[in-house]
Amino acid sequence: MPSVASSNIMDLEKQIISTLQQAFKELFDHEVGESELSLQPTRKEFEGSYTFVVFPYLKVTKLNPEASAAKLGEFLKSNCKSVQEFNVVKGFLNISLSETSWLSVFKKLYTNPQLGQLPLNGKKVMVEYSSPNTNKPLHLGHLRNNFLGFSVSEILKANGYEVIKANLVNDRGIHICKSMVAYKHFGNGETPETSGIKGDHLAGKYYVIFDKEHKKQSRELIEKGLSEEDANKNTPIMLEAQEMLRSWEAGEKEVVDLWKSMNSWVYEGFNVTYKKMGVDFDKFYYESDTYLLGKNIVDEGLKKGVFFKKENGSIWVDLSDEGLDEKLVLRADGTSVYITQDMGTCELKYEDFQFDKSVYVVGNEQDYHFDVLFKIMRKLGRPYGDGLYHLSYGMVDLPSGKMKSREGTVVDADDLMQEMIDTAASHTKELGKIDGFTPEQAEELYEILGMGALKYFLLKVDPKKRMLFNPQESIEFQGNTGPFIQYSHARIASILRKAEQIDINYSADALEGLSHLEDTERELIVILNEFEKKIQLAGEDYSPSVLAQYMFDLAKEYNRFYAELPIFNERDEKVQSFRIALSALTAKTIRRGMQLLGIKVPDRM
RNA sequence: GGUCCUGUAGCUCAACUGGAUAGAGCAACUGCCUUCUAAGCAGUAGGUUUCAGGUUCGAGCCCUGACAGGAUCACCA
Repeated sequence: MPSVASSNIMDLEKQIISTLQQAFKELFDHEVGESELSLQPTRKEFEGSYTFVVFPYLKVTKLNPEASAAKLGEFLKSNCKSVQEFNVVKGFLNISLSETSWLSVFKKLYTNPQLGQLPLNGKKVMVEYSSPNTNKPLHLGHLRNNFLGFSVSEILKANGYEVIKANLVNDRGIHICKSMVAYKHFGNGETPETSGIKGDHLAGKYYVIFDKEHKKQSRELIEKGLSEEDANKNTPIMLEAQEMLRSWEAGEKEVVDLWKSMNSWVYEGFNVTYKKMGVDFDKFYYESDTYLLGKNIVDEGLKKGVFFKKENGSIWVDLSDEGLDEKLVLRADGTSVYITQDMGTCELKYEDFQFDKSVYVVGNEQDYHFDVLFKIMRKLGRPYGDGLYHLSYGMVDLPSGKMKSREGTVVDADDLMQEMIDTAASHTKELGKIDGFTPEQAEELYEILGMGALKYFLLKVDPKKRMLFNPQESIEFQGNTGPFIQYSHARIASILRKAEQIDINYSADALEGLSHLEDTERELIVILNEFEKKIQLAGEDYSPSVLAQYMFDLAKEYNRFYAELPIFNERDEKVQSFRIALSALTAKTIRRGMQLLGIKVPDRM
């Protein structure tokens, strides 16, 4: 039984729940499991902080909803120290906690050196994200992927996992050879240095050139009487690309050298982009190393009877008992398909890191692929089988619909980030808020704001939903945006500077003896107290949007507090110190929460 | 055609996993800078949650069936 009133809210909630269990036992002679009982936040329009819904228990109480709630409320009030008052509306029992409970919650949070970091759980998780192709630069879709992957990684760390961020680079294959062939014919030996073009964009340029040339040749073949399909397969440049792929696989020096140098340009370009994005990786895998993996797993599957061989020698898995169909895992000629390679890489990752979970941040167009992959690994009895998870996210659409490189509607990642930063710059200058900034500080601020706006915009939406990005209108700096939250932080930083300056003590000790809370102050504590829960939820759902939404709610609540209550004009010193401390905790929570989203917060803006 | 995902205010998104009168932001309108940053705060208006049934004390959420949008169903990756 809870004898000591704990100041931790998890305990506070537990305390109420366990008292409720006790109540059911003593009042109604009924045992209820702890997990069956749950509290929810009381809706704004009612008095109280937590609400218990009694409808499900009417059979047990054998009373009407109001009477049931009232009886439970009375019991809580007299048996649970923190419960000060209650009211009943229909079947809803609204519970008010004493101000001292809230103050002790505040103090606990305020003095927590590990705010926003749950204890280590001893588990390891790999998060694979980004995974670019090396034939063209990153675009808007990649931004969602990278921001998601990075944020999910940070969130999992905050949940106590050891996290390995992995990037599986698609650096080989026919699409790479297309860029190479085009470069060979039309490149005239240009390099990023001679052309002044960023490496990844330079490779992308030749990928586009390939496409143009291929189309041109295709048209010529069609004029000569070939069908469209045959023409597309047989243009000289396409045949050459395929031949180049074979040479590459055979390790022909000239081809491999070209491949190496073009890829190195691309990596240089990517590094710049990744740095701007603020993402990083602990481990790189390259498909050029892994594309032959997986055949041993195919053998194993055959032996175990999980796979079977068809007459022509191709190898298949039958997943019809799992609601899918048959799927090829190895071609008749013994060469790999995509999934062969992925089985091998999956196993390699496990050999390297022995993770408990492995998350793949990959777009939802590959739902089926990962469904198959994971089912296969489970059928093979892999110990990590149940820990495999596809974080499937929706496409980012433009007002004109899908991004199409052929129609030139692809929004380039580098361009977009720069546009955001430029917009932030002009907006900030307009507001005239950078007095006293050095040019370097101003530049840094623009980047923080522009990237903050962009990241928040892409992360606030539930990952699995497709989303619309309107370059003209989508990114705002007001309302439910990154800069709004950043602004809230800057405001507090300003308050704290002033508090330091006039030497106000707002340490936890200075708050002893405080006994009254304004509604806004209590609301703010209630929200601050949800931080840990939101981190957990975001981790369980692999969903930064949970946290993003929370950051907005917190900032909004703080701004209300800021507008309603005076701080430096407050006469009561204890109250003044408390409001500064409350502000400081809010700033700390915002900073930490935004960090988990990969977003920086400024001290001035 | 089969399978999967999505459908909520004019627009972009929420809704704590089945709870109270469905909430925010943008856009529109009305107030608030002689006081800690107005990138802010308060307020007005905006809804048959695509439609039709069903399950139950109670449904935006679960089930069935339509309708609409998207993805996927290659010896491509």
